[in-house]
Amino acid sequence: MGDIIQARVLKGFRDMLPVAEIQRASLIDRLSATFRSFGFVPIDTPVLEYAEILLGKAGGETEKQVYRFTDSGGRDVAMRFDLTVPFARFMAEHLSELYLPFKRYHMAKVWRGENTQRGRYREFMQCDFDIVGVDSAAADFEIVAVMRAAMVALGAPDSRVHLNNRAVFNRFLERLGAANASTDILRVVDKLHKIGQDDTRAQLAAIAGQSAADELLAFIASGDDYDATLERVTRLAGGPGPDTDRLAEIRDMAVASGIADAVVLAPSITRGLDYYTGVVFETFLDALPDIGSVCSGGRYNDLASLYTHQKLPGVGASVGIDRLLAAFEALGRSGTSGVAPSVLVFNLVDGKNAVYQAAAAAFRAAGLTAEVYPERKKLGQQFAYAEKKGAAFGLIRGSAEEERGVWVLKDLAARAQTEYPSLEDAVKAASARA
RNA sequence: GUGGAUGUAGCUCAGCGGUAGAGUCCCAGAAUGUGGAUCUGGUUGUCGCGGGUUCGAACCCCGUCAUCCACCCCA
Repeated sequence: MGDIIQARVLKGFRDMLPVAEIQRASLIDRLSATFRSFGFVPIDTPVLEYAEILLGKAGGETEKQVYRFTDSGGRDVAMRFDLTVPFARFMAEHLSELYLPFKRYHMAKVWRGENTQRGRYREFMQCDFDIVGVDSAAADFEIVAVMRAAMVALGAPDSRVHLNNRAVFNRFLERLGAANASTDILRVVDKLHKIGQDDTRAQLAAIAGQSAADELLAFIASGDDYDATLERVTRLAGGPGPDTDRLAEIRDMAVASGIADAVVLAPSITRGLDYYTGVVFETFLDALPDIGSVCSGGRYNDLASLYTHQKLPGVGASVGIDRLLAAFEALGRSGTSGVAPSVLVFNLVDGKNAVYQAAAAAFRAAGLTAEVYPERKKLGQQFAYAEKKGAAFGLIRGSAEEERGVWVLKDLAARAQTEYPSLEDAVKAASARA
């Protein structure tokens, strides 16, 4: 025997075992249904792109994290690190074949070579949805509404969408005379919930001075309801404007749609990504805020300016289902698969495989999932298999049953079995209880 | 990328210089065509990996890989 290669996967990369993959697939299905219910349509793009396409406007951080190499044809290529940049290229390339406003969703893996942590991987899936070609409160709100619907559909109704408008913040910074330090300030402000009031004040004072720090803290304070917060930031920003009007409009639509309780106006949410220009959102789980935002996004002035002269304003967000799954696991909400086979047909007598396959087919024809144990084995072992697969029923038809002309259907969870005079009756009984 | 903690049986962990352990799980049998319980017996293992020190290393030292935590950034 020669040496074997050690089986292993790269840091930050993971195999998905059936239990985990079934759950992830289920989340993807539910997300897809949610997106479509709002009229979003799916697209896909290549994993690999020219590096200049993906890195065109990337800052230092992105450049350090991207997987980049020269392919065998000498091309400088990179793996996508998000779905937004490929989407921009996609829009520029296909604009003439599409229509505006264009609402798409895109669920696919992306890669970032950064350090790992719980819920942070080097290969993970993003589920993006955007509306491009329009700059309106209705579009902004629709993204919030989809975010909320998605969280409910994914089994995380105990979460809140935190909303802010960068334009209000920028106006406020102008008034403070601190606009030139906005990047540094935004970075500190964004960490408020993490480092606390005192550290935030100290760091802001170091950047903008003590009095500005106090005003900033007053601006980003949380805890008030939406209207009170909006009133406060409007005053501190120097009065009403299109930006605060937009936040009020979004509020009206949220109230009318019955999701206002799940939408919080949070002036400390700013988002590090510098391409956001208007509303920004993050979503936190009430039970596990520390894992970070599980659905984030915002409005950008121009999606594809790198690739086309056509101006494409847009708004969108991204669900991090890998992070959400990590959160569910940490919270012990690992959820049922929901797709276990309904019926396992036991394999008890040699030469009866045709009977067993016909029985499984009959269950499937009735809309149930069914499988035949693939070899004759001790009953106990077949039960153990049925249990591992989470089957609801076992169908037992051995020589004893054949002699007596009965079909035994066993409810595996209840450990109770019933005899039926025909296969049709057994199928009917299983269908009724499935 | 920087700093810290942790890697021992499938799982949860003990052992911290002198022949690898517990619980659980798993396998076989008691038991006959029924997986929950009981009893009996049994397998658990490159002690993450590679070097070094030592008569002797799971244990001490160095490196490396992975996980977790913080920073950074973000889903």
